[in-house]
Amino acid sequence: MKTKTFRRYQAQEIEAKWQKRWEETGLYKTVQDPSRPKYYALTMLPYTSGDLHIGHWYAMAPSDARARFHRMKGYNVFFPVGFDAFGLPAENAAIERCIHPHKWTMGNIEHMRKQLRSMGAMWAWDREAITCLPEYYKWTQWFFLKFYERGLAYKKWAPVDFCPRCNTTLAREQVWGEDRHCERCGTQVIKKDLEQWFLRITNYSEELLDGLEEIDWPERVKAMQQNWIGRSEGAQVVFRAEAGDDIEVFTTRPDTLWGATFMVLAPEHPLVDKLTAEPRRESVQAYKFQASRQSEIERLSAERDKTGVFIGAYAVNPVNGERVPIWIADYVMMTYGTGAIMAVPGHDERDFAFAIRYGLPIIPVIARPDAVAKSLVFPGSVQDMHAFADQLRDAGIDFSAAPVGSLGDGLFVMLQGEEQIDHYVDMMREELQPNNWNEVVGARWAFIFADGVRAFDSVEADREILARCQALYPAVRQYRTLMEMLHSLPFYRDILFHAEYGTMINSGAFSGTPGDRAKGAVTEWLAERGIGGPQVNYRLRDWLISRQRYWGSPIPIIYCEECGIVPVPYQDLPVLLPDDAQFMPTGESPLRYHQGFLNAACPRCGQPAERETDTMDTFVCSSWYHYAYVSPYYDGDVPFDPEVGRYWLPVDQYTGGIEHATMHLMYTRFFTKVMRDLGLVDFDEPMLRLFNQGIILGEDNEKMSKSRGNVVNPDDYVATLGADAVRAFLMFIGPWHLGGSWSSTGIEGTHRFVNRMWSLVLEEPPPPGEAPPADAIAALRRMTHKTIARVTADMHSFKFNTMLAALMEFNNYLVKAKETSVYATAAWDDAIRSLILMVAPVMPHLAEELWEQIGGQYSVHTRPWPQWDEELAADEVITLVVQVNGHVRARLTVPAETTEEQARAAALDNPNVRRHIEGRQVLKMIYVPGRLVSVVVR
RNA sequence: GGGGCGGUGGCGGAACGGCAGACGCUGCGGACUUAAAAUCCGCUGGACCUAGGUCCAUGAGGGUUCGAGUCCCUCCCGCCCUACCA
Repeated sequence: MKTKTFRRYQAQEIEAKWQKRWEETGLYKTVQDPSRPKYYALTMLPYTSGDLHIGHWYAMAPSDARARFHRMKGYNVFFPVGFDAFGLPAENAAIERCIHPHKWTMGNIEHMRKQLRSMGAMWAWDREAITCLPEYYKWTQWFFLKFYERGLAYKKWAPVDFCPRCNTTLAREQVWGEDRHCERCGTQVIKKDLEQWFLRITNYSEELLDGLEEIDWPERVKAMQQNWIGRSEGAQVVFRAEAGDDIEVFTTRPDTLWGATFMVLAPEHPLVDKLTAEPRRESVQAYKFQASRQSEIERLSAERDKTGVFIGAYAVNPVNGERVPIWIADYVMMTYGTGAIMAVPGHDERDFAFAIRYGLPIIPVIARPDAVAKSLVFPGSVQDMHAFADQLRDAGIDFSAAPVGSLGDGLFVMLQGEEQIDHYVDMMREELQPNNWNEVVGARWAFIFADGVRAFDSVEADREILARCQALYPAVRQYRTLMEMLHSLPFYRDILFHAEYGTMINSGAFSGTPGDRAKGAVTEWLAERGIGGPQVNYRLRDWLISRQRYWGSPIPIIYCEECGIVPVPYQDLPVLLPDDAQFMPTGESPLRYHQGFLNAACPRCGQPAERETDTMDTFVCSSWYHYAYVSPYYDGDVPFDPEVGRYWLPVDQYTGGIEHATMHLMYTRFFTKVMRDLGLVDFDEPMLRLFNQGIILGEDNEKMSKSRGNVVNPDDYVATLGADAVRAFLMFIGPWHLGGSWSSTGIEGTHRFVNRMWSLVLEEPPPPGEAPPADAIAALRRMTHKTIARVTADMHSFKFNTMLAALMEFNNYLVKAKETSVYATAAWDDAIRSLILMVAPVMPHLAEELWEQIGGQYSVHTRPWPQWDEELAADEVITLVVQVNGHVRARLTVPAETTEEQARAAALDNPNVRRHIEGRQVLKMIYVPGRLVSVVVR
C-alpha cells in the first residue's frame, strides 16, 4: 500500500516552513476592517522570567485555537501579546549575577519570543508591548498623575506588609496564606511602619461589586471578588468615653446593642493612649508591644486564644446608659471597620470567649429561635429525686439521670417551648428544697429560689443572683459572673450562646421586637436619636503601590521643601530609570542612593528638591496593558490611539489563571472605571467575558516544581513531536477549566493523530472500486456534518477535549471509509476539506500543509469555517432502547421516521422484552421519540 | 468558620434525566519484520453464564421518577480561595 512517493510527516521542517511563510505574508498583521465584526481575544501577558514553560503553553495554545476559530467564523480577530517586564526577579538577577535588569529582561524577551513563535500562534506581533520600556511606562506614570489629580493617589503612614527577602512592601492581596507569606518568594512577611503611596480603589467598592453582574465571568471569580470587597450592611454607633471622646463602632447586629457589656479597641487604635488610665498604662503598653510583635513573629503560635487588657476607662452604652469597660485585644483589627467594637458576648462567639476568660458580664438580649432550654437538677435540691423524675415524665419533659460529679445522681432536663418551660418552673418551685436554687437557661433565663423566681435579665441581676448563689454555695465564689458559673457545667455549654436573629429581649422598649424587624427598627431609632445610623462597611482596602525597588516604573513625584509634594509635569514624562544604579539588598530602593536620579529641581519653584524613589507595583503596569496593545507606545496626548481603541475595545474574551482573581482582575476593573471617568473609554468593564483555565500538573499529578523534578519543558516536545502535537495534547488532556496532568505517554495519542491524519490525506488511494451505494455516501455526509456540529459547539464552549475526541473519531471513520469506494467522491473531498478546516485552529501547521497539498488556496486560516446542514446530519436509522421496569432489555435499530405506534409495537414484539413482561400486567408505556420505549409492568 | 470546585475502569476523562465508560493512554494478544521501533488488527470495569443473556458497579446512605452519574436531602473524602471581618 505504501508508495515510494509518500513521506511521513516532518513536523520540524513543515512547522518552520509555515511560520516563516506566515510572517512573510503578514498573515497575522492587525487590520482595522469595519466590514467584519471585531473580536478582541486576550490571554494574560507573560512575565519575562526567561523561559516559556508548559503552563504558558497550556494557557496560550487553547486561547490561540479559539482566536483562530473566531477568525474563520468571520470575525476580525485581535490576538495581541506582550511582556510584563518589570519586577523583582530581574533585580535579584542583577544583584546575584551582576547583570543589569534591563539587559536580563530584554534577553529573556528575545528568547521567549522565539519560544512563542514556535507555538505557531496567531499573535499580533505588530502590537507587542513591553511594560519596562520608557515609551510604555511613560503612560503608566501618566496614569499615576491622573489618579493623583483626582485624589485617587495619596501617601500615608501605615503599618504595611513587608517582605524581608524581597526587601519591599507588598499589597494586601500579595500576602498569602495563614502564615502570611510573600506571594512571590514565600517568605513570611513582617509589619513595618512606612509612608507609602496608595491608590484609592475603595472609592469604587460599590461599583466594583455591582459591575460583576453585567459581565460574563466565572462564578468562582465573581465570588472571590465579592468576598474580597466584603460588603456588609449594618449600623454605625457612637459610644462616648467618660473622658469625652467619641468611639465609633461598626456593627452588623445593632439589634444586640443592649447586650453590649464592654468595648474592645484594636491595640493600635489612636484613642488607646489617650484613654488609658494611669495605673493601667504599663500593662497596656506591654500588651501593645506584644501585639505588634505578634504580627511579626509567628501568628500560628497565637492559637487564636483571646487575650487583652483593660485600659482602665469606661464608655457609656448609648442605648441604655450602662457604663461599659474599655479593653484592648488583638482580636480586633485596626484594618477592619473602625478598629473598635461594641462587644456583645451573649451573641458573638469571640466576644463570648473573651468575656468568659476575663469575667466580663454576658447578658442575653436575643431569644433563642429554637425555644430550647436546659436545667440541671442538682442532687439533693429537690425532696425526692425519683418522684420529681416521675413528674417530669408525666409532663412529657425530656430528661436523663446521671451522676453530677461525686454528689450522686442529678437530672439533666431538656425543655422545649414556653409552655413546657412554664410548667417546669412551676414544678420546681413546688419541689425546691430550702437553701437551694435551680436555674433554667437557654430559651428562658431564670433562677428559682425558695422565695421566688429571679429573671437573669441585666448586669444588676447578674450581680445580685450571683451573690445569692455564692451565699448558698460557697464553691461558687470562684466565678465572677453567672455565665462563667454556668459555663463550668459542660451540660450547659452549648446553650449559653447563640448568634441567630430572634426576638429582642432585655432591651428596654425594644423587647419583643421580632427578629426579622429588629435590625431595621433599631438602626432607624439610632439615626433618629443622632447616636448612629445605617452604614455599609467594606473589607476592601486601598491598593498599596509603593515598592522599594529599582526595576519598576518610578513614581513621578518630587518633594520640595518649599512646595511639598509636587507632581512631575506631564511634559517631563517619563521619569527615566537611570541605567547605572547600584544594586544592593538594602531594603531601600537603589534609586535612593543614585544622586543623579534623587536630586531634581522643583517643577514649581525651581529649587533643589528630591525625587520619590519608590517605584510602582508591577500590577499598575498590567492594569492597562490591553489598552496599550491597540497602539503600543502611542505618541499622543493620551495612552492609546482613541480611534483604534474605539474599534477594538473592550476585550471580548479574556483567558488566564484564577490566581489573579483578587489582584490583576480587580485592579484592571478599577483602572477601567477611572479611565471612564477620565473620558478615555465609554464602557464600564474592561473584559466582557472571562474564562479561567485550570493548572497543568506534573506527570505525578503534583504541582510542577524544580524540587520535585517534574517540570516539563515544552521545547523538548516541540523539537521531537512538533508544536501541533503539543497544542493538541494540551487541549485533549481534559476540561480546560479543571486543568490536568501532563503525560509523556498520553501525548503519543495526539502525535499519532497527526500522523494518521497526514497519511489519511496524502497516502496513496486504494484501487478504484465500484460506484459507491447511495447510502454509503449519505453516511459519510452524515458523519461529516455531525462532526462539524459537534466541533463547532465544543469550540464555542471551550470544550477542547471533546472537540478533539470528535475530530479523532472523524479521522478514524475516514481511515476506514478510505478503504471503500466512497473514496474519490465529492462527499469524500468535502469530508477531507472539512476535517482540515476544523483541525486548523488546533494544529495550524499540519492543516496549512495539508491544505496546500490538496490544492487549497492560501491560507487555510483565512478560509471560512465549515457549515453543517441539519438535514444531512440527521440519522436515517436510530437505536431505540427498550426498558422494562427501568432495565434495558433490548436495543432496536429502526428507521428514524418510525412512529410511536410502530415503536411500541416493535418493542413489545422483541423476544427478550416479551420474556420479561410475560405473565405480568403492563401498567404503562413511556415513549421518548428517537430514544426509548419504557415498559412498566407489575 | 465562610465561599468555590471536585470524587465515574489500571490512568486522563465521555455521557440534553434515557444504551455508563465516547476519545485517548496503558496493558494483553495477533499481523508485518531476521529482530526491534514505527504501523495495522483485536481485546481491555467486575461477577455469573445454558453464550442467549443475567446481576453488580459512577465516594456513602436516603428520596423524587417508568428511569438518576445527572435532580433533592443527609453525610464522608480531596483540592483551591478566604478568615479573629465585628
